Parts: sequence; structure tokens; C-alpha cells
Amino acid sequence: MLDIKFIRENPDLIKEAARKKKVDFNVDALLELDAKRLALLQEIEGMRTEQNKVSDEISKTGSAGARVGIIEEMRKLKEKMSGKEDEHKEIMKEWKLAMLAVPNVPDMSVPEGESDKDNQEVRRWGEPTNFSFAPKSHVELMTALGMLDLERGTKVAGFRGYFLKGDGARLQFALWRFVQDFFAKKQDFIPMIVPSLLRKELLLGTGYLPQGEEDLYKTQDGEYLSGTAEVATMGYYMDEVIEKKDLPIKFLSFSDAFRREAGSHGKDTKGILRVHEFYKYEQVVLCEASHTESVKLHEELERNAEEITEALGLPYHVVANCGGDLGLGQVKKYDIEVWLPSENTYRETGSASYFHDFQTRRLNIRYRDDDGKLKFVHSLNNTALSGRPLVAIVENYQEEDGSIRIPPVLVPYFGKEKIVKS
RNA sequence: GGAGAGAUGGCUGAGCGGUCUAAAGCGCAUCCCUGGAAAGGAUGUUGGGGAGCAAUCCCCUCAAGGGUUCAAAUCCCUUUCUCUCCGCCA
Repeated sequence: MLDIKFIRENPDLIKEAARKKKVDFNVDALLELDAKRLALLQEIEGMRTEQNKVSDEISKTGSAGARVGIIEEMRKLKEKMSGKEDEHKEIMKEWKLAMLAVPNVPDMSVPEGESDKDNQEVRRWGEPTNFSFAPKSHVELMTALGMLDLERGTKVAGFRGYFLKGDGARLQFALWRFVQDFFAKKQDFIPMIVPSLLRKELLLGTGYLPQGEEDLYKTQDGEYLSGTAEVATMGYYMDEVIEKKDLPIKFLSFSDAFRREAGSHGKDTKGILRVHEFYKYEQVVLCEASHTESVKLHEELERNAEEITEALGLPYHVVANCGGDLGLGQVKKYDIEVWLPSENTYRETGSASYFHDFQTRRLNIRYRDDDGKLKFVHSLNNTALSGRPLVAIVENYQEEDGSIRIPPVLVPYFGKEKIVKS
């Protein structure tokens, strides 16, 4: 959600944003509707003023006879007002829907483009792993080593179901503990375990609704299962005013994540690269309403993900997402993509974005600035560790005999240096 | 799941159709008093929106939404949340 005043004053910026993000949005129609809304509002307010004034007189008029006449007059005014109010209500409904569809303005540095194919590489670390043999896929490797059970996974959980088992589960636990310790060194991150079963308003607030309805699971009671800990974490301060001295607030949130993957039935059908349920550590930050601060923290969050990936020894590159690959609320986004030998390409393991006040305006999260004014805080988030690095480790660290070396940083957590067939 | 009670400003808490522009207290801010402070006194102190160059004025805001009424914090309905008791379960 953007400030309607900002939209009124900068319609061209919104038009440009819609064009760059390849979003179909008619700014002029919104502004026209807004003008109607305001005119009507002023008319209604005028009538209310009259009503309030007369109401006051009625209570002060002693004689019952004098009252009857005024009351009759008020009844007429009320009828007229009621019609206008209905009209206003209709316009408001339309107005609110349109406001939820206004795209946030992408940063100047966001590259042009239609889809993820047009994302631009901004950095590269390490080189694609070289093998003297034909590398196997994580499915083949993990299944053979008893780390993954997809057959029973689908038996129990349906399409894309899986069990991580034995060393598969141990390796994942080692990763969680490694990440916990990594962030423990960065003392300003507060670890949090957050809910995934959430009320609708949080999904609206973070921008996953109304546009992303089909990718979300929904319960018969109307709650949604969130696809990331970001949603609950952002909701933590909903409808609150934060002390400025406490900003920025940095969370390291852990939760279960659910995704219907409705639009990607044909993609990644093998293995656990794309699943309906996984666990994830997410970095979520709230900061003061400053573009400079947002940019600084965005780079910091991105760097954290890079440091983790480097520590794990996984070759990666970072891309700046193009306009067409940005969400409605995102100002800028980096994807970190890790080399996956079985696909001979880089695959996304994390996504860092910032929103300015797009989310916090919807969620009503504010702070009092030095000038005494209440302002919406800025929000950002980035993956700390998803389920995919496990896959990348298995594939990049495989040996010809199908065993898997453990990245040195994980050995203390995992307890051995290699996974071999028993 | 059943029964009951409740939700009022930064906080405590009164009000239960018109005098609510919400009592009182606490807190906070500024000022007076003081050598300085405490105590005491004065004034101010929710948020959102609109009109205006401005001073200022207007509308909304007593959990949320709807209704009754000329008039709602107050009456009715719905929803959400909190608490107590019972039941069920980890």
C-alpha cells in the first residue's frame, strides 16, 4: 500500500512502476475514483456538521413542541445523507481494492526485464564444481545413503512429500545449529520461533494477498498457512508504535513454510528442490523510514546470506531481480543462487528484498520520529537458510563412489566428516 | 465443545440514550514557585482524514462491523480477542 497523497502527486512514478514491474494497473482510474471519493466525503461531512449542530440544539430546547419540528427536519436531512453514505461506501470498496493493487516504485538500480531470465548477475563467488565423473542428483545420492525417502514421503504426504532420515535429518539439524551460531555472533539478531497458521490480515499486510491467493493453503476456519516466517514476524508489531531508539529491530525467525506451488506443477517434479512444506530461517528487519537505511540494511542482509553460503563452500552468484520478477511491494530484490551440479546451473536458495513502508502501512507499524511525527517504519527480509542448501551440499560435495563429504564448518555439528554407504 | 464475564485515551478506571468537547487518578510535556530540588499550582497531552497561505475550522475515532434513533461509549445484532468455570486432548 502506498500513500494516496504520494500517488496523487506522482502519478507518473506509479505508471512507470507498473510498466517496469509488468503489472496491469490504471493510475488515472484510481485518481478519478479518488477525486469522486473526496468530493462525496466533503459533502457528507458538511451534512454531518449540520446534524451535529442541530442535535445539540434539540437537547437544549426545553419545549417538546419546538422539538417536533426540528426533529422532522433532521429526519429529512438524514435520509439525504443516508443515500450519499451508501454511494460513498460503494466507492470506498472499489477504492480500497484499487489501493491494494498499486505497485510500489522499484529502485532506479532494478534492471529492466520480463522474468527471472532477465535478472542480472551482480556477483559471483567460487566456480561451478568440477567433477572427474558424471555427478549424480541429490535424489539418487540421498536415497542411496538412506538420507531421503521420497516413496514413503508421497505415500504419507502426497505429491512432493518427503522424509529426511538418518544422516539427511542429521545434516539438516547441523545446518540449523550452524546458522543459529552464525547469527549468535551477530548479537543484534533476536531469534524467534513463529507461527505459520495465520490470520488473513497478516497475509494482506505483507502483500501475499490478495494477489497470491492460489499459492496459499487455507483452512476451513479461514486462516492461511504462510509460506515464510516473514509473515508472522511482520505481524509481531502490527498496530503498534515502536520506540525509535529500538530501531532497527532484527529478527532471525524460524518456522514451517507451506507453498501450494499452484503455478509450477511441471517444475522440479523430482527431489526436494520444490516442496509443499519445509522449514526455514528468515531474517526480518524493521528500520526507520529512510531509504539510505533500507539500502544499507538490505546489503547487510544479503551479505549475511553470502557469508553463510561461503562458509558452506557452495559456489554461488547473486542476481539483481528485474522489474518483471519483483513482487508488487518490493523496491528491490537480490536472489542468491547456488550451483547445482545435477542441473548444471545456479538455483535460488534465498531472496533478499526491501519494501520501504509498503508492508508497514498495511500492517500499521509506526515509530515516532525526532520531529514528533508518527511514521511508518521500513521493512526488509532475506532468507537465512532454506531447505535447499542441503540439496546443494549433497550434490557439490559428492564423491565418485556416491559418498558425501561434509563441509568443514558443519563437521563439529554433524559429528563426522563423510557420509558413506553403510 | 458448553456456561458465564468482559474489551473505554500512554496506564488504572468511572460513565450505561442528549449536559461526553469522556470524570478522577497516575504518567508525560511546558511554565510558575525554589538557591536548586521535592511538595504545591497552571496549562497541555489519542490517532486518522478534510478545507485553508496561515491563524484556525470541520468530520471520524470508547475492540471491529452492521442496526435502532432527530441523537449511541451507553440499546440491539454479528465478528474478533481476553478472562473464569466445566468438558475433551496433548
